[in-house]
Amino acid sequence: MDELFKDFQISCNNCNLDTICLPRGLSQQEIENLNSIIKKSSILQQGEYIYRQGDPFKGIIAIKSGTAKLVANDTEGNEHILNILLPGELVGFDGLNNKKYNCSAIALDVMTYCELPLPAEQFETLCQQVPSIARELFKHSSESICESQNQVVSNKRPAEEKVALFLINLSDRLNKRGFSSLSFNLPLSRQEMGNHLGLTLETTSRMLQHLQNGGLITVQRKKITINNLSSLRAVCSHDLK
Amino acid sequence: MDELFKDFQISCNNCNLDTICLPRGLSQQEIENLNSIIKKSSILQQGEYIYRQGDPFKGIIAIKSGTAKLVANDTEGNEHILNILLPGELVGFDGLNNKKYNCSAIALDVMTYCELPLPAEQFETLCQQVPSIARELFKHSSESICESQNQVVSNKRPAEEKVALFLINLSDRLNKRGFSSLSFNLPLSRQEMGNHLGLTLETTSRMLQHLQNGGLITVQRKKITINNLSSLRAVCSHDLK
DNA sequence: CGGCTTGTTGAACCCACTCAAAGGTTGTGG
DNA sequence: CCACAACCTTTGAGTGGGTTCAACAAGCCG
Repeated sequence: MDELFKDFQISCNNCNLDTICLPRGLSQQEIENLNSIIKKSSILQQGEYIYRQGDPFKGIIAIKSGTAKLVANDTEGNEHILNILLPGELVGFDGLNNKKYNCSAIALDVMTYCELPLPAEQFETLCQQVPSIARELFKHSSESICESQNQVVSNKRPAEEKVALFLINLSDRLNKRGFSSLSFNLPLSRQEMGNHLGLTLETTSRMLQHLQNGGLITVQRKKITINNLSSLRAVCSHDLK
Repeated sequence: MDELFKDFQISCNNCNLDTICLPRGLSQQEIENLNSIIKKSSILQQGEYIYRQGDPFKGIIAIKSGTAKLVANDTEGNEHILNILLPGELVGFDGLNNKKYNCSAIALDVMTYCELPLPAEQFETLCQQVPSIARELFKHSSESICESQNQVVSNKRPAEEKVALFLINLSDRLNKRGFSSLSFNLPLSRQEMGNHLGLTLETTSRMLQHLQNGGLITVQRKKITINNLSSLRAVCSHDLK
């Protein structure tokens, strides 16, 4: 299978994700320098790991195609799906702290990714060769932080709103990355979705059903169609008290 | 009041937080360069803002003494306490994304802080003058990410464990920063603590009471004494299912 | 088809919330 | 210094949203 992709060496220059992924905000010269550092397009099958919780930090990962999930295992061995990852998104910032990844990244379907190696001692070199990269990486890291913050806030809402917010967030992110934002396939099972939202799979199913009954969305197994995005947003605008 | 502190210009060199705050991991020369960039020790009274959600990003903040809370306001105006901030901890990474802060930082008592200005155009300059700073800032940013991730995981546990985990986390962080880790004052009211943990103030009060009845902690209003840290940790080690 | 996985639906239960009231603590003015 | 008010905390009783347990339907793949 790998042979198929061996010659498929898309560089950062001509990658279609250049405005949202790593090359974002870099000069042409910087992109070429970046290009020589990046490890390009590895391919994974569903269920395979990009990296595992506890693995020594190797670098920042850029999702190129397909989707992945970010999973943390707690001390009892329970899995917690922290987020799902879409093309153009970066992960691995959690690994810079203790030089090992704080959670695992697992392919949800056939997917490809690129890798920006960042060994501690090469940090300064990278900043010299690609001066803007530090700033851009910080922006991406900052995005991750904002995402988690919003997630913590969403966590306190009732089940229906959690589900609605999840769909809205997914829709927005797909939109930003040039995908269809009103009709898409959930990359997660009800079980996984419930896990991510802090609900049981039954509740998740019921809430999707309920949103469908209200005419806001159409659910066909994993395929979601948003019929009325503004009304869906309105679902999440009820005072908690 | 400010006059009292005007001459009290402690530099990063002789700050007692040098091993955990910004100067961590920097060379002597770098610390001196850093020192010339940093705005030192502003003082705030309880309730005053370090920065407000939506304010244009001005820089990374280092808590020097006292405590603060990180607060996000959702679209309905509800407050959500994302975290509390202890001396030596850095905040503001959430502001690098959209050049404005994603949440507010508010003093919980009389406190002081330093500021590392980081205008976009000066990023490269800073990286030149203090080559290790990018790496160290990323580590701190990474710490924030890991913290939020752990918080999301804790959020799914029952009320008693949430409270126990909060106390343990606080104890660990106090310990790492050289404070007493087994006896400390909660900087938050029950109301605020409940808000932070996604519980009501009544439940928070009850859970503290319950942990006290089990002999694990002693509660005297805001003063917490941990009588048995390992048993307290054990409270959080029950299978969810 | 038959076995298996995934998703839906129903009914009973329980943890945390809500509402309410009492007890403590702190601050202020007489 | 005491009295009173304002606020915070504790405690109790009832309610409800989401879970649990269980059965059934729908895809999927041999």
